[in-house]
Amino acid sequence: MRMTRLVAKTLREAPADAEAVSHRLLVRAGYIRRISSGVYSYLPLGFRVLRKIESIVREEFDAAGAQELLLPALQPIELWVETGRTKTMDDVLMRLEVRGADFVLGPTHEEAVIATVAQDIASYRDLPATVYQIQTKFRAEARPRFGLLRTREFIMADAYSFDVDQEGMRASYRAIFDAYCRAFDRLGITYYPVEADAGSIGGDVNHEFMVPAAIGEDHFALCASCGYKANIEAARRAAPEAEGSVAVPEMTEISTPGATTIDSAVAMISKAGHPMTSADMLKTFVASDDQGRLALFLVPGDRQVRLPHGYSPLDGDIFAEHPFLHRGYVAPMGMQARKLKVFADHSIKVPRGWTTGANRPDTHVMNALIGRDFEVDGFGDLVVVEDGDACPQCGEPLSLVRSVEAGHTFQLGLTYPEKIPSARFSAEDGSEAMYFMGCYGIGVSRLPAVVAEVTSDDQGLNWPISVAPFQVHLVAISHRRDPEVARVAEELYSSLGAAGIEVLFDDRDLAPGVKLNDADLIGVPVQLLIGPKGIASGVVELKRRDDRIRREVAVEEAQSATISLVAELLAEL
RNA sequence: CGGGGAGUGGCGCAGCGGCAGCGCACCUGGUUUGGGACCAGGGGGUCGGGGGUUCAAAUCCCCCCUCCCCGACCA
Repeated sequence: MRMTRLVAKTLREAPADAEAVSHRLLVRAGYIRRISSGVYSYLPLGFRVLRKIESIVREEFDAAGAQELLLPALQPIELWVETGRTKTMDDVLMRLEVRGADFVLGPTHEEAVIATVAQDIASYRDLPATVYQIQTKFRAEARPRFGLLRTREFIMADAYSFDVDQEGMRASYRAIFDAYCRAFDRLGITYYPVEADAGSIGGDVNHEFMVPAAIGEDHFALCASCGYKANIEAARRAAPEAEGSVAVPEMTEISTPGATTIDSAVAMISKAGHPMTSADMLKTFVASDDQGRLALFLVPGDRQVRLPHGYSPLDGDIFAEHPFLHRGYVAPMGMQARKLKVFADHSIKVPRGWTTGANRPDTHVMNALIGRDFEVDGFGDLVVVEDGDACPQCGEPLSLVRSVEAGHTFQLGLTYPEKIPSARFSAEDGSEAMYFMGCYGIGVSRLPAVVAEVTSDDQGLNWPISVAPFQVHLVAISHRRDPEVARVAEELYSSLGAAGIEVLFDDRDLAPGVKLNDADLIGVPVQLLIGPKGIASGVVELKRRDDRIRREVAVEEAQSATISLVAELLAEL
């Protein structure tokens, strides 16, 4: 590709609204253009990167035995009503009405894939089967940000597996999981498959593929010692040892007018002559399940609550319906009599006196003891893990890693077939059965930004050769004035092209500094510089973008040296 | 959805009652040519939209829209 023909212009300045490094660089280097909030076009350079990523994913999915198909982006809303996801995914669904009929623009395709294969997967003989697509998806993202990292329209490679039983599902899951690992390996970036929370998609076992990056909006817990990895939503910590019994004085009340937060209660009680910290408080969190049943969750006052699946925090209005719940002064004492279940984090087992609410306004109690002053119906992992918590597997300290979610794999099981009557097959014994599903997604259009985030430097982009828009950036310096430079450059351009190398040829009539800076900005992994200085002594310069070191090569050897450098980079991945 | 901020040429910005400007980019001619050159000339803007105040509005007032940041939310 000749840059005089390339539809792209490099910008000296990024748009003021571009925050993320990847966003700024992709715009400045001429890869993408913003059309609306969270909506981007791919210029030829950006599209080539996208295609490379798609190809890698396609090859690995194909190798895992999955079959590519294409599902509609435009879906009748009935499909979504059937699974109840018009409600559970209401906040992200893009709906539209066309001639009186209601549609959604698909944010994901579980419903659509089942509707599609219903008649084609009808017998145990048709199973197992895995299909996938590379498709544009839509989400009414509340706040698009960071360029390609969080958008309203995005491209995803999503796969769906169907199996006769759970064991089969596990095997299909493993096959796609392995395909994911191979695909991420080929992208040349560091990633971690971590245990994750299922979120609104439902299902059981699942993993997120996390790429550590400064811009990441997610965190996962990592144990450097044993390798335990889990998303912050799913991470657990080792429960502290529960010691034997200790003598705890009788529970006493203390007046705390207006102290409805942990911090204000701690301050007020300390000031009243009982020095304490938030770790001495028992935080009592009220939540309701999807049927509106209330439950209490107890965690130490210095920790954030991690509610189990299906529970959501009680909002203010609902609080008002339960006069025995005094906001800021809720405590577990006597709650079983109110028909509320009380769940506690493992750390609450430790016998000690807690300071907590008194279930009366403006009053706290001190020395509340588990088993004496309040009862717990069940223990669980109810706190959000923090840096330094003990690993649940080996006890060594965990660290939290900031990262971007680049892929997600789910074992859905029967979640969808249970809601969709057509999701059935005839089993070997002639009975009707539901198939076990898995679903898998890779954020294809997010990946150029993820790769850019972790590979770029202060000079610009720096692509791994597997996803770079071109393999070689041929820069001709002063070729309009030096016919010999022009001749050598043209010759190399065609001979490298003939050898199957993808070459971007900077044949623009610009100052050398501009062209060299642009080459670094655009980030093609191999640069081949042809200039009058070198040509005068029969050499050209070969440069790796990642180390920016130039190596002189005789003109006659330029082609073979370039080809072997490309091969070397390909082999490094 | 709550809080804050911004909309002036493709991008970055100045102007804040009196002729719409600057840098980059773009076009023409010339000079220049190894890490973001120079000279001369040129094209391009209903100043986000609507209404109002005023002799006069990019500028003041009201309404709306869009965008960005923080938070909430997050297949």
